[in-house]
Amino acid sequence: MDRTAKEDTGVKQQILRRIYLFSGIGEADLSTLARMAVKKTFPRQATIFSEGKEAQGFYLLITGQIKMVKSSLEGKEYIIRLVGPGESFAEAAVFGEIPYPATAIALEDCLTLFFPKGPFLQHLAASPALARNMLATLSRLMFHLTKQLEDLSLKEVSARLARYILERCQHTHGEIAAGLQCELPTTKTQLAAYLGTISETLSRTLSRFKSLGLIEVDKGKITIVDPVALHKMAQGNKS
Amino acid sequence: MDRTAKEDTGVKQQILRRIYLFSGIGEADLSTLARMAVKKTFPRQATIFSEGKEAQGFYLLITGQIKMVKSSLEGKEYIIRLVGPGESFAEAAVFGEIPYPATAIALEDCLTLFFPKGPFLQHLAASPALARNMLATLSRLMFHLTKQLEDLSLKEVSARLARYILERCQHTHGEIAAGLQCELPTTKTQLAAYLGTISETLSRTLSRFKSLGLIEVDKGKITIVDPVALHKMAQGNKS
DNA sequence: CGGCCTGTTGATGCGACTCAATTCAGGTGG
DNA sequence: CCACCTGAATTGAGTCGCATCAACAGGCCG
Repeated sequence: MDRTAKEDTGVKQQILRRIYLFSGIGEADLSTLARMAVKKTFPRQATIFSEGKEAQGFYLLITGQIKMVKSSLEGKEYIIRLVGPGESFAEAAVFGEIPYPATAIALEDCLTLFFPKGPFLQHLAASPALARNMLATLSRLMFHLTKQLEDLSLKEVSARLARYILERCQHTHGEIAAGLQCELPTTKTQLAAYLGTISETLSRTLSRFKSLGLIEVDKGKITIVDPVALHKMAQGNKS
Repeated sequence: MDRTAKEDTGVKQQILRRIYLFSGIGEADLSTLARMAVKKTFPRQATIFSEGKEAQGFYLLITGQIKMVKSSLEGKEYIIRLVGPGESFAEAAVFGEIPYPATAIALEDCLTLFFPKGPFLQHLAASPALARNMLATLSRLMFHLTKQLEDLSLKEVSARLARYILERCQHTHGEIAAGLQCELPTTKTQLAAYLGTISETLSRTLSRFKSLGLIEVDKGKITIVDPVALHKMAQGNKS
């Protein structure tokens, strides 16, 4: 019993070592963090936490994919963020004395590590490097949020989609060029919610891009045909 | 010369003591911060920094008001955030190795304290309390950004305006009730940009609210008449 | 007084959401 | 192995919110 717990902590420490958030953190600190981390699994479709609820701690996604959503009364939803393995989520709720700002839902079966608020904050005070990493993480999230605000307020759907495709390509291949292929996350309905629109509009926009010779669509994959025109499309604004 | 510099630092330290970001910070640390802070003034309409430029540090607004904006090619702009006295801005750019995410423009003559990136980061590593405050500040900003995203993606203009009025009232009087009055920031054109719309639409929406008996409008001031209906309006979504 | 900026009001057009019908793919059970 | 069911994707027609364009009124200042 005691021995398996110790082994378990060791495994968790191994995992933490590879996470960006904990880069540059000493082994002793990692060990402390590994001990406080609680393994939590969630099946597909499960709600991990709900908007407005008091924050108990934050999560680190190990495997699977989750979405953070805001939803309206009639069930329409906007996906604030898609979270992949190695990323943390709900960090902000831990520091600001604020409730969870959105609802987290598992898109696939997920394995997470949960860091309880109290112990984590206590440890944070003793680890400037961790605080620094956390600040960097939050800053980059904020940067992304402001980009989304810009998109929603100033750009139309076609520009948002074009930018998304380019970003996805950049993220996957490290460059943007004709012929490169990238795949869409989960379903198109999800992507539509992420782009702040609905599946019908996304479908129409994709087929318009196709007929304009910007992209090729095959199943869940998109091949870039005309990167230059796509880039110009991404700049376009509501004018 | 040396003496005036010392007095100057003392004055700055006095100021810092009252700022939320530095609450709970010891006098020695405050003194260090006061010494590194550079007084910078900006006339009305001045650009403090521009989106995309490399971040040199962040600012603390002492007097005046500034707006952080994203603008499109044709000159239409969206105000991400209005900053008042006592608030810091551009903090995130300092931690994330990212450029300034938006452009900062003075709406009035402004006095600011500028904290250069290097010295501030160095000091941050030695002050867990400061790091903690900074995390709390960023978290609350993020919370606000996600609310804005929700508004833009799921709500229509009338709901956004209703929520804004209620928030303003809450912020000014600490409660929401019929008869309470709150004032609008700068011009209505600015407010429109903050709500993600344009002045014409804002004007129409305000007069509709008035004819519905929700509010009274007088010059730059708004008086709440029907808080319940206003609250219901704020929930409304695009359906 | 004449310019300028802000705000208001009307007419028009466009983008995108809604609703509805249909097709398609995947998984299940008989 | 095929019929069936469910959820996703597509396509068309209609509607609506809101941006655009344009004209005009009021306040402020040189």
